[in-house]
Amino acid sequence: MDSAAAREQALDAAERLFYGRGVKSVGMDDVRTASGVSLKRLYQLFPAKEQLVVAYLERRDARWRGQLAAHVARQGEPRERILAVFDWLREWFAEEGFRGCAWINAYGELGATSAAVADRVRAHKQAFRDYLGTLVADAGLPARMAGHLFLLAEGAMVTAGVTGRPDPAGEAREAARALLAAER
Amino acid sequence: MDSAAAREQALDAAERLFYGRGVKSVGMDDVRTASGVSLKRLYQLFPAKEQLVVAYLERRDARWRGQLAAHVARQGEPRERILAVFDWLREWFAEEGFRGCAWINAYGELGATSAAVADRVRAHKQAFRDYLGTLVADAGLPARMAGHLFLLAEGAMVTAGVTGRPDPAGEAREAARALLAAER
DNA sequence: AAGGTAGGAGAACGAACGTTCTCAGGTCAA
DNA sequence: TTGACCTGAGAACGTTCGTTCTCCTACCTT
Repeated sequence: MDSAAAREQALDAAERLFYGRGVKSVGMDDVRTASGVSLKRLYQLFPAKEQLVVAYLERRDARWRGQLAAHVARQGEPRERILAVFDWLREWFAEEGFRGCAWINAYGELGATSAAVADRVRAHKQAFRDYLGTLVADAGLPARMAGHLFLLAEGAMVTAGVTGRPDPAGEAREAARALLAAER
Repeated sequence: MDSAAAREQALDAAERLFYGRGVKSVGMDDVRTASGVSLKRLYQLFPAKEQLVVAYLERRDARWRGQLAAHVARQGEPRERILAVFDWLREWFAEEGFRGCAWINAYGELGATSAAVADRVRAHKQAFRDYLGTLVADAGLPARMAGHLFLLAEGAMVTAGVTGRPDPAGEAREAARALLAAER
């Protein structure tokens, strides 16, 4: 197995474990066992656990935003594209094993002690917010709408995570629709 | 020092430390040192760390909701009372040492491993949501508004916590006002 | 074939931490 | 006074975990 494959396998296992149980509850040994990548290799690829955590957040960020954008792109109307964000959230919330937003959870766990993790969380949230900004601009809506939609989405993620139910996505969609309607 | 005083002192220190650095980064020994309550006494009052965490969340919940309700009660108009929730959030976000919502953070840290903590978080969020429900009902607004306002507030808490800025309270207030206006 | 290098398995190390124990002193009842 | 009990200070214990080290095997080069 070459380095690139080992890296992917390690990240696959790390993501599954970190997301499912929280970062601090997962030891490097758990990652070794789940991935089949030896400790030696693990520490070659990621010289410290923190770097594995950062890599996990970065890879997940790219995939998360890619999937969201792909889903949204299937809608033609600018306002429909905005509402599609919330439809995608509902699909995500309903996934088997959904346990809330990985970045919000990581921030609660490590934000106070790891600057690198806190930075990754902020970067992810900023990127999501900027993305909403482009959707809002494409719809010819005032820029402030992006912030409002962002807060609804974040609230839905937190609430779905804590309650374990996907309903908040529908509520957020409803609220978003009301906000859009008010701008017409 | 009697038991009740020791309990308060322990909880004061625990709250300061847990909230400021996260629960897992704080040892029982740190609580002992910061509170001046001996380990023996600490374990008499709270037979395990988890119970100290639960007690911290419960006491903070009572105070948090009490302060919010007191602030809101100063407003006479039902719709003003709803907006006052977001004004209070802004004050909270701007406080020295604000580090996000204690319950969201605790959930990210312990939700996956401690059922007792997860329960306290759900109870707190449910109580807050119910409270918004009473404000919405008093204003003669449709019940679904409570869910929308709740999501805005949760989104603001998360975002203020991650960014360290109080602005999300203002954005959420703006969005709430737009939602209220749409119902007139 | 010989020797060198990389990798895997897992033991080992050192620190942190939750929890319990020891010991010395103080208090109060009889 | 005596003795039972409580308390505080902090040592001690057992576990977990991040990280490093040891040892052995397999493969590549010459």
